[in-house]
Amino acid sequence: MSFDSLGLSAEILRAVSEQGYTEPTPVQRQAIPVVLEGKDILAGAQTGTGKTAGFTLPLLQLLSQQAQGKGHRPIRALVLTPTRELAAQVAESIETYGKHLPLRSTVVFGGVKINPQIEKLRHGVDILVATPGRLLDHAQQKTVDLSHVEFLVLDEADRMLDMGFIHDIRKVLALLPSARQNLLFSATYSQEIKTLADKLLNAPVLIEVARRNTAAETVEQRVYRVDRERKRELLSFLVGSRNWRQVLVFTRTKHGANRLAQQLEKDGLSAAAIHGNKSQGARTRALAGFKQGDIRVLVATDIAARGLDIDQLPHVVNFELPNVPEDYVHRIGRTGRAGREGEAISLVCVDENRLLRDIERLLKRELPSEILPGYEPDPSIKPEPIKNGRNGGGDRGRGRAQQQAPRRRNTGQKTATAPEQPGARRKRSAPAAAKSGNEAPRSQNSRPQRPAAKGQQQSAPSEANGNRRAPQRRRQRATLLGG
DNA sequence: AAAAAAG
Repeated sequence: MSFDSLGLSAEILRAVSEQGYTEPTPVQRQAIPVVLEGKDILAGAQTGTGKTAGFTLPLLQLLSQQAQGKGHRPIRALVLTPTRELAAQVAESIETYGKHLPLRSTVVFGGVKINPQIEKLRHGVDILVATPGRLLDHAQQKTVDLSHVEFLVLDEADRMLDMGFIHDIRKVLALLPSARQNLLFSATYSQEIKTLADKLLNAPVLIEVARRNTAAETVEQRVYRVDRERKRELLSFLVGSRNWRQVLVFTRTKHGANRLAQQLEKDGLSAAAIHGNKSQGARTRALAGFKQGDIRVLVATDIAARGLDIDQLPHVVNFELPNVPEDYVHRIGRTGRAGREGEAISLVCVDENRLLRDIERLLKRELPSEILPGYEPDPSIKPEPIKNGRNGGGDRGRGRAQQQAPRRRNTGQKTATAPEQPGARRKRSAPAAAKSGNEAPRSQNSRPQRPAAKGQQQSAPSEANGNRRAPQRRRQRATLLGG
């Protein structure tokens, strides 16, 4: 099935094919014709399913079909997103697919100067992408007029509700004409979402492509048990010894993200942190640097757990498990997108046993757990409740290891060499690159070597029996992504 | 309890 049969105009199809896309994803196949018919939709698509194009393509089409007046152009389509990064991405998608159409669009979000935004709005745009806070700011200043909006898109609506945007959304709704077409996208269906959908949508067509709370099947998930204070060392070792081109690493706190990025730089890895306390400029730079390949390790809080679309991202590492199990699903969704293979590794210390259990309960399966030679957890370290705040996720707290020594094995885990349980998927053994025996790699000599070049040599014999693994680098993109 | 979003 190709894009041609979805009822899109030649200009849009041209832009799509110029991006190298040939085949619509399931959500696009379902959503595009329905939106073109003028119906409201409630779509349960997660990021990575191509849902952004699922609404931008038909929206562009509908807007371009209607004649535009020569003079003042009112905003006819409004897209709301929870984060600034997502807003920027959606706006980019609109630019890309609308480039052969005489439509204008712009994006407004906080953290950047408001005046250039006012300038663009005054100039007149057909499509506006926005985060709620800055949009209301504009509304109060009367620098935006929403009284002619015909199409409303709420992207990642569940996330917006989680972030407490419901009041802002209500205020925005009050500024819109009541006759309009509404598109609501949400990865999950909570009661709140249902309530919002009831209020917002008229006879919506339900579109469900990705099942709730299931990780993409192409993502290989594994857990490495390791002591908290050795996580950083293990991470650097993994990046170097497995020759990862790029990796997205999640921490629980902003402070932890900063600290880890600094430490990785000291290990000789180009790294940057991205979180909500960084200036918008720093956030944009970090993301751009990562997308360009200048930055090898991007350390992020859950700001990046949803909605970020980084092309060809093969590895995600949970440096710390998320407090909320659902966020695990969103985090690992950053890899293995649109049917490509990906790998999600969680570095788990004893303090996180409970978080791991919660995640496994949500996934309804046990994650394969391994111990890498040289990184065996110290059995004398007892679980401590996870503190939130400054000391929460770091490399402090040494010293307690020496104190008490109740020899208790950690439960429910297998070492890399232990026999697998019947029926369990066979796992690769620990990397050959790791030192054999019990000798722990010193942080000095385990320091990752810089990659020789951007082209990959496959990383060593550790891949030998990893026959499920795809080559790390692939270039063809047959499906249309975009958040 | 942390994170995001308005300044």
